[in-house]
Amino acid sequence: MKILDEGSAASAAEPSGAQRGPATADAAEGARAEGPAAVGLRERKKRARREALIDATHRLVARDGLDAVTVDAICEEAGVSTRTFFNYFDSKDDAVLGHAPWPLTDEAAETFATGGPTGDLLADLRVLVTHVLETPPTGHDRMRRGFELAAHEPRLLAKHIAWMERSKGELTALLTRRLGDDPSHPLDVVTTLVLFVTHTAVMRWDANGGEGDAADQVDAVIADIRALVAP
Amino acid sequence: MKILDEGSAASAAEPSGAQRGPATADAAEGARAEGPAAVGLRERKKRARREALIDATHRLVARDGLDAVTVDAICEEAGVSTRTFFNYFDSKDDAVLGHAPWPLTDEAAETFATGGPTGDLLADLRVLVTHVLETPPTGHDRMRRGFELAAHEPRLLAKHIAWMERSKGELTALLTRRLGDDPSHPLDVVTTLVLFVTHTAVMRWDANGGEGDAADQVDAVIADIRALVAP
DNA sequence: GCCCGAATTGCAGTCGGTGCAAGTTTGCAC
DNA sequence: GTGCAAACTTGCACCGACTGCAATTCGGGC
Repeated sequence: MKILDEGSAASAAEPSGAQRGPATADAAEGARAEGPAAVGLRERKKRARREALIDATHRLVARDGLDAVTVDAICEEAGVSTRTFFNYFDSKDDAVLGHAPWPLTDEAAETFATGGPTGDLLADLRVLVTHVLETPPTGHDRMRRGFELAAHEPRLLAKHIAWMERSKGELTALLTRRLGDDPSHPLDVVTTLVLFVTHTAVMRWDANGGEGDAADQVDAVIADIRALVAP
Repeated sequence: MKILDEGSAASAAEPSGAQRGPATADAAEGARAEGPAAVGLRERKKRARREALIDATHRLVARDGLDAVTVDAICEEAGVSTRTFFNYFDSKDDAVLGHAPWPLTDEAAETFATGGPTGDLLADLRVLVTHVLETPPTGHDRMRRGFELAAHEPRLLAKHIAWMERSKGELTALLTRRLGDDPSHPLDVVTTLVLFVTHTAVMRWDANGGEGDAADQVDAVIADIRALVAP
């Protein structure tokens, strides 16, 4: 986590100088400080490239708008071949959002599945969502800039929701382990509600200027739902 | 509404015989019965083509899967030019889902905006959602087949959610008129929750084999949310 | 230094989607 | 029914996203 935060602080703060030409040098430098002692050069370069691509995409999209930016342009900006771009992301949109498999395979997940930490379903879901929101795969600020841009591009919002939808399977598995076949909380409602709470929390966090943590909004959102739906 | 139901019953039940060649004749016939006495030929043809395209898409996608079906194939099946396809739909995906602007500009919307019918927010939302679910723009069965296919194609589900997201603006406008700036029910939560309830209700309805009306599920979903989120 | 596997790259090709400039068809008035 | 304007359809040329393949380069362990 710290790795990403540092990395992003270094290379993402502002477009630096490199407006033109290959930014390979910058990117490589951006990844100089790695966390877990011995991370191979290979791995560092990979991360650096990935972040360079995301940053390049953000820069161009912020300036020209999503549809006006071609993948070729992004690649030129980042100094890689078009083909390589698609080795990193499945689509142009994914690059804006920095989409990557979210690491839910934590002890947090395990704890939740086995009935912890409190034993109360809602409270534990809250913990789970909070935990997920606090450990993004790409670093807070890059994530935030992705959302910033997504807020103005409906298609991106859709992609993001679709991406969340995909993790529904994972969540369902977790819930099944925990709930067994307890019919009092149908899976479809629980999973979908979790997703929507998460989504709304992130959106509010972004709307508030990204201050603090997205997780801070979770409680407020739940409270609002409760108020609306109360008998 | 009855128009569409009749039309779909006639031409959509099964692929009939026309597996090959222009289905223009079939399509034209499918639209023979128009509701509001005098609907111009132009309008009838338009609807017929639209439905023919949706049906052709459904047929091919059901057989070969979304990605294996090209727009050209759909057009050949339906007997129109490729260019025409895109006069009717913005994308291949939209054709599967039969997406069209949803007519929310009813008295129902007006009633809701002005505080009716009951005066209780939740109850009135329920009425609104129910009303919307009972008057689909393309006919129940076509809608159902769209969902059927969407359930197996993640991308389609995403598109559908995105499409709902788009109507959020409309809903927000409605809510603003009704609520003014009542801070006790933040707009983002209300709109998102409405979408969520609608979506889940439709999914359940589909999972139950499409018996009855999607609206029937709305109450159950709300009850489940309440149970989950209760203090 | 040397070799293996991983990552990058160029290329050729498919498909989705759009703008434009003809045709055709429909609605309408006379 | 004739004629005209508006609405639709269609073919065509074109762009850009994305993929599979085969050649090449590059990092890491020996």
